[in-house]
Amino acid sequence: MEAQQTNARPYSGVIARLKQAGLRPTRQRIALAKLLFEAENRHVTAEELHGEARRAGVSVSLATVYNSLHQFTDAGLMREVVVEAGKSYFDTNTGEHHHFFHEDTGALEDIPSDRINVSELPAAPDGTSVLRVDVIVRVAVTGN
Amino acid sequence: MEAQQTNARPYSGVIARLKQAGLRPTRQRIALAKLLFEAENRHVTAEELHGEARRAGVSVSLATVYNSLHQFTDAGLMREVVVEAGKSYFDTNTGEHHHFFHEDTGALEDIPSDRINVSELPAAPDGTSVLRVDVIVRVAVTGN
DNA sequence: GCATCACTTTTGACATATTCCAAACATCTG
DNA sequence: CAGATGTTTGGAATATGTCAAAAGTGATGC
Repeated sequence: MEAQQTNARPYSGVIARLKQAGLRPTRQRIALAKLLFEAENRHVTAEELHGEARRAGVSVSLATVYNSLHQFTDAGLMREVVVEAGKSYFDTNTGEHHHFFHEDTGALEDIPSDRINVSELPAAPDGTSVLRVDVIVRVAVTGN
Repeated sequence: MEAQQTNARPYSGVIARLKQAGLRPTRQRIALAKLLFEAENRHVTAEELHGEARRAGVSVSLATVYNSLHQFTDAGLMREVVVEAGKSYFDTNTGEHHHFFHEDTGALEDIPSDRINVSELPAAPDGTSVLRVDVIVRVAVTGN
């Protein structure tokens, strides 16, 4: 047998990850987690992931895909990026970083955090604390 | 007659503003523009504005409110801020500035641009140019 | 002034994205 | 394996976006 890049450790890695996050490793969550975390830096919408799962022969409802993505996000396994009203991406890169959003194509692209600098942040209001700072750089093909 | 703070120049200001933007000053647009621009720095959702307009006795459909808000935005009279999937605010402050978003209450608060500094922006990819940089600082009441 | 016309706007109805809900089902523990 | 608890699901609800038809608007000619 040759070493298999993609499918090497069938389930264990993903299962451990789910358990650590306090999520039961159900069939659906395992399948979705495999699709998401066995590649690097994925940017997917719920619809896209739902399609991928179905194509991979996993029976899962769209509602469950939304639930799972939010649970993964709450658990810190991924991050939600809202780019327009009615369109969010889920990003498997949980490190400090920001995004380019291509208004024409709808594509999302990472900006490593060392390529951007946000300073002089004002203090959070009253009794609040900062959860996160999102920077979205909106770009479009130059009209020429 | 005493000077009236709120209702001083009944329509002219708003009408001029619409015309300058290349928008016909229709009843609906005038009413919405009055609600929006005769106060300072408003952050409204389409639903909220629709409610205000109806309460003020203006007959206008929700679709028209959305259209108008988008037209005002395209004309540079206001700005759209998307904070969560399925929720946008429209902001009458068109100057350079950013936002605090209170995850608990859903409230939006301005951060003047001189209170924040984004530097070392990487160049926009390939043939694209930067349309805008949005910074959203997400805060929540500290758990204690 | 006011009737007419070309053009723009408004609207209701439908389309899409996301969330909510309660019932059916799967998973873990002992 | 049974019970307790957490999960999944389809269907309905909410938020937003789109479209063609109907109505309104400003300009023109009289």
